Amino acid sequence: MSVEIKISVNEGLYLKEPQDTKLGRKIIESSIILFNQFGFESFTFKKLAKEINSTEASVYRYFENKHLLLLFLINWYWEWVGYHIGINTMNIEDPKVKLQVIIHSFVSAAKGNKGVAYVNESKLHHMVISEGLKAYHTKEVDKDNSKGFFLSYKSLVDKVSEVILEINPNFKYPHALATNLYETSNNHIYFAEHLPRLTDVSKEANNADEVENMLNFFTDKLLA
Amino acid sequence: MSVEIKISVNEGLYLKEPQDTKLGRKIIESSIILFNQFGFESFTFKKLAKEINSTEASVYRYFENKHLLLLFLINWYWEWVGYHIGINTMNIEDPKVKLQVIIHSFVSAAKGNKGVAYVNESKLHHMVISEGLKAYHTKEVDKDNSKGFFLSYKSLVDKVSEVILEINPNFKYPHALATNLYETSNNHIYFAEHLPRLTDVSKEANNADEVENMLNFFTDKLLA
DNA sequence: TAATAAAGATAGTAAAACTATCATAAATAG
DNA sequence: CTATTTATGATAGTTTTACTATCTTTATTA
Repeated sequence: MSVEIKISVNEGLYLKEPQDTKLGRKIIESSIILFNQFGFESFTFKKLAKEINSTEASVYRYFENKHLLLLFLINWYWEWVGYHIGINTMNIEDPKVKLQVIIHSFVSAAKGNKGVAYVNESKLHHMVISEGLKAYHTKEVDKDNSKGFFLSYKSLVDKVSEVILEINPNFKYPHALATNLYETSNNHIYFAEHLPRLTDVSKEANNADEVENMLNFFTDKLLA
Repeated sequence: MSVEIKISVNEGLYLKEPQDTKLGRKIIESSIILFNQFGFESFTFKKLAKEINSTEASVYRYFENKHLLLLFLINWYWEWVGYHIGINTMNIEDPKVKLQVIIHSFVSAAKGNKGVAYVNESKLHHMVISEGLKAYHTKEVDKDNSKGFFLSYKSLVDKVSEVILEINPNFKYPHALATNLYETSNNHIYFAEHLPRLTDVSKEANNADEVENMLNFFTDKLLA
């Protein structure tokens, strides 16, 4: 017996639900790989179509453009992280431990959590780390926001901020800290790999662990 | 009597020093405006050329492409902020006060500091807030890094981390905290404007002041 | 088996991101 | 103050991207 999970994202992000068809799932699977390989700027639907032995026109039947495809993938990631945080904190009483679990999820949710066949969560996280910011640093941010394309991020931040307030009900910046934990986590994994002088996390071995330690240290101090 | 300051940036960023010619200065001045107006993705050399009553070919004589133009502008910003931090902390003894000055510079360096005629520092900061990340979240980051295109950012972070260590010599993450002050500052000014649910900083009036208060609160706690 | 939906094949367009060449204007060196 | 170099303008052309359109073929499902 196996439990199939399906992550739902805002319907406005796609023209046709890609998770429901074979081609759609191939688009998801390969776009994660190609966003990693080429970066957002040099990623094209033509390259993607070639990779999946399909055509540009077919890809356009699922997503209006690569910006919406990126938004789809990052929303999927936000939903997926939120889902795992929910499961992994479910039976924990101590909010401090809950926050540790959350930080662990931000840093390496991809490890030790089963996902779906067509998403390599580890590669998706890697993609989110390097390209994710480009989903909300655009001229369309307000329009996209009004369509609800960032609700998954906000709801993730809300969940985390509630745990923060459980630890310290007087803390003045629960949302900002929650957002920071997510952003800082991704940033420093990226910096450790590409711009190590911008961080104290070493490039060696498990920089994810070091980022986790750092964020735990920060939150301990801030919420004391 | 006036003192002319000239900010120098890495020579590899341009084909011809734009600060030394009339057209070059117009390119700088107008590209800041157009990056703000169109965002990095929709900014083109054609639009820029039209704005300055010149031609695409002429713009290409100064910058190889818009990525390098963006890198030029953000390097100019890093150098300029670093320069002002140097001046404004020069006669301060207390490292805690120094860090407050640094945070103030990150949040609103553009206010109260005279600059050069062809750079609207306030608009440049606004551009850095929304587009700056795209200068180092690219597939070329390692190549660019090896050419020294991020040295100004690193040296800024180094300066700040020294002040952090003056406050608390045992602090384990001086570089990461320095980087975070810069990134968090920009992020939350952006979030307050576009995605307010991701922060606790209100959209109203002086969100810069609120970001400043938040960062001061964070550093106080972390370095105590 | 017919109808419908999904995907493939192909073609075409407008704009972006350049490169190249030649002419003209401006600065400066002798 | 002319000659020469340098900077800029004008124009044209190429390749790639980001689509849109249409028509055919292949799967599904009723």
